[in-house]
Amino acid sequence: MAAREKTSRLGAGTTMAQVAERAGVTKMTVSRVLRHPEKVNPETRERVSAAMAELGYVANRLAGSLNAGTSGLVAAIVPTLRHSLFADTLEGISDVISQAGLGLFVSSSDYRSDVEENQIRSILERRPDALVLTGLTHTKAARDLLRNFGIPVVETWETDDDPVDMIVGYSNREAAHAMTVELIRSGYRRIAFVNGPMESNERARHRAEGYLAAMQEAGLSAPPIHVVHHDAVIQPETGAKAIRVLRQQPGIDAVFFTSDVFAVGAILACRELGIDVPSQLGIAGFHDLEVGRVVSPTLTTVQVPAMEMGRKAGHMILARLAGRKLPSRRQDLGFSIISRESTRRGH
Amino acid sequence: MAAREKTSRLGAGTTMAQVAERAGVTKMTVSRVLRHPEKVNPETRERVSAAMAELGYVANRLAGSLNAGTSGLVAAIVPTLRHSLFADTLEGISDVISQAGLGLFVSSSDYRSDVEENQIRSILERRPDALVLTGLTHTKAARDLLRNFGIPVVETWETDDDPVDMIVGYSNREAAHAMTVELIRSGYRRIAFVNGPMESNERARHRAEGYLAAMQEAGLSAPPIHVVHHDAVIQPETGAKAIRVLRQQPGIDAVFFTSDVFAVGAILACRELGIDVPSQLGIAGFHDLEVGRVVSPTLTTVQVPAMEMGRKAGHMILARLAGRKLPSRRQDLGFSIISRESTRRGH
DNA sequence: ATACAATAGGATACCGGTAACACGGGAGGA
DNA sequence: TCCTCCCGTGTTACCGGTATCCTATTGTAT
Repeated sequence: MAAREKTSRLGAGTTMAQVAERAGVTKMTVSRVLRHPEKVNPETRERVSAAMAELGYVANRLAGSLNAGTSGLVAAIVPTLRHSLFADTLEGISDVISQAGLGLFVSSSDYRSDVEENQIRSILERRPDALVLTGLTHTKAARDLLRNFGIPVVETWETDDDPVDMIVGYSNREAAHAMTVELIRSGYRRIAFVNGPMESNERARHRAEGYLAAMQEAGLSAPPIHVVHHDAVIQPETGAKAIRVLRQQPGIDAVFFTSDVFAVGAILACRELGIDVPSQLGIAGFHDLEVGRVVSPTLTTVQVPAMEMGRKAGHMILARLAGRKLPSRRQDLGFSIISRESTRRGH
Repeated sequence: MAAREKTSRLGAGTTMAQVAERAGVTKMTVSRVLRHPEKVNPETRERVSAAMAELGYVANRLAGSLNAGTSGLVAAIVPTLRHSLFADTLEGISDVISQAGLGLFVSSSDYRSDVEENQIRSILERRPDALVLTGLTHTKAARDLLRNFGIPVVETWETDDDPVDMIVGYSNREAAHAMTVELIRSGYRRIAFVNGPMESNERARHRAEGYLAAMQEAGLSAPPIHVVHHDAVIQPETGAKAIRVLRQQPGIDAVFFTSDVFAVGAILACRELGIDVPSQLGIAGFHDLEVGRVVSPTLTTVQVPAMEMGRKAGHMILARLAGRKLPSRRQDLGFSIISRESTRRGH
C-alpha cells in the first residue's frame, strides 16, 4: 500500500517510475516512449502515453542533463537590459537557438567585468552548452576559465584578432572613424567627442581611438574627450548636460556622442539654448535608435547590427555544437553611417 | 593506472571525486567544503581548496539540482524582446532574484499563446523555481499545467481577480479609460482608437473596453476601432499608415494609440500631411517611451511601471520561496497619465 | 579509570533519468 | 529440426552531487 503514496498530486511530483508502474512497464520503456518511440510496440506506447497523461507527467530534464553532462542552455551576459540595444541581440540569439531546442539564460553585468567574472563562474556551474558575451573586456580569470572549460564562447559587439573563442560584431574603431570623417566631410572642424567611461569598456576605448585617428589624419586638433560618469544612466539629460559644459569651450562646431540617447538629449538642449542644429552645431550619435529618427532635426548616427549579431552568434553556436567547422571564428557584420539632418550643414 | 585518466583536462571534465582523490579525502568532504565549510577541519579544508584550484574544478549544479528537485532558475516569458518595454521588466526581475542566487531563463512568445503553452511545457521540464508570465491570455492547458505544477507563478502587465497564482501590474482598462477621459477633458470629441489585435491579447482588449466605456460615459459615439495587423511590427510606419486611413473619416479630432511607437509615427505623418498636432488633431500614446519625450510636439501618454513590475514579481517570488506568506496575491502598481503637447489644445 | 559528548570524516543510498547490454520468443533459412 | 537474427522489453550501472547515518578519535567531567 505504500507503493502509490504520491499518486494524488499531479505534475511536479510525478516521476517516470510512477508512470511506468501505472502502465505496467519499467521506466526504461517510458524513457523510450519519449526518446525513441519507434522502438516501442505501438500498444505499449499507447498505454504509456495514457499513463503520462493521466498523471500529468512532466519529464525532468535535470536528470537527463546530468547524464548527458550538458544542459541545453545557452547563457548570455549583457551589460544591461534597460536599453533595447542588447535586448535586440538577445532576441536574435533566442530566435535561432530555440529552433534547436536550446533555452536562453540571461544575466546583466552592469558594464562591470568583475561582476561578469562572477556571473561566468556561476553560469558554468549550470553547464551551459555555450556562452555569449558582450564585448572583449573580461578579467584574466574569466578568460582562463572559459578557455579551459571548452564550451563555445561568442564575443559580440566588436571585432578582434584574438577572441576567447569566436566573435561576431563590427569595428567600433572604424565606425567612430567613419563618423568622424563624415563630420569632417560635412564641413565641421572642431569636433568634440562625448564618450562613456573607457577603462571598463573596450568599445568606448576603440571609438575614442577611431575618432582621434580621424581627427589626426585630417590635421585637426581634437578637443579633450568628454567622458560621462559610469553612474550617469544612459538618458537624454546626460547629453544635455554635456552640451552645457561643451558650449563653454570656444569654437566647438560639432559633437559626436557615443549614444543616440545622449545625442537626442543634446539636440533638445540646443533647442532650449537657442543653438541651431546643424548650422551652429552638428550633432551625431551612435546605434540608430528610434529616438534619433524622430527628433527634429533627425539624428545622424551609426547603425549597428544589434539583432543580426545575436542571430549570427546563435548560428555559430549551433554549427559548433553540431560538430561542423566554421569557415572563420570571426564575423565582421559591419555598420552603416546614417546621415540625417543633424549634420546637414548648409554649405 | 586507469585511476587518473582525466586529470589532464581542466574545468568541465573535473568532478568532485577527482578533487577528493587529489586531496586524499572522499567526495563528501569536498562537498562539505563547498556547502558547510565550518564543519571541516581548517587543514583539510585548505588541502581540498588547493586541489580544487589546481584542477580548475567547477561544481556541477545539475547534480545538486537533481537532488534538490529544483534548479535555481526563474523563467520568464515575454511577448518580445524587441522593444525595451518587456526588457525593462526582465531587468527588474533579474535585479531582484540574482541577489538570491537565482538565475533568469528567458523566452519570447511573439504574442502567441499557443507558442507560450509549448514554452511552458518545455520550461517546466527544467524545474524552474518560479515562472513569470506576461499578461493573462494563456491556453487552458497552460493554466492547468501551471496550477498542477505548484511553483509560484506571477502574471504581469495587468490586474485581475482570478490570476493563475499571483499577479502584479496595473489596469489596462482603467489606463485607457483615464486617457480617454483626459482627451475629452482637453476638448476632443471624436476620438479614434488604434489598437493591437484583441483576440490574442487581453491587454489590447481591456484597453478597448476602457476607451469605449469612457466614450459612452461622456455620451460620445466611438468611431470603429482601428486594429493594426499582428504582423505589422511595432514601428512608427504603422502609426503613420493609420493616420492616412483615419483622415478619410470625417471629423476625427484625436487619435489614441496603444503604443507610443505608433503615436510617434502618427505625429511624423501629420507633420508631412500638414495636419497640425494638437490643434487639428490630438494624439496620445501608451507606455511612455523615450521617443515620446523627444518628438515635437511631445507626446501625451500613459506611463506604466515596466521595471517596477519586474522587481515586484521578483520580490513576490522570493517571499514565496522563503515560505513567507504574502499580504496579497495581487499587486496593482498603477499608471500615470502624462499630459504633454500633443493634446494641449489651444482652448 | 570510565563514561559521554563533541568533532571530523567516511559509507551508503538516493535524486530521475538514460546508455549499454541481456534476454526471451517468434520468424526465416539451411 | 536447429540455428540465427530481430524485436520488444527488462536489468544494471552510472551521471555528479548531497542528506543521513555511522564510526573513530579526542577531550572532559566524574
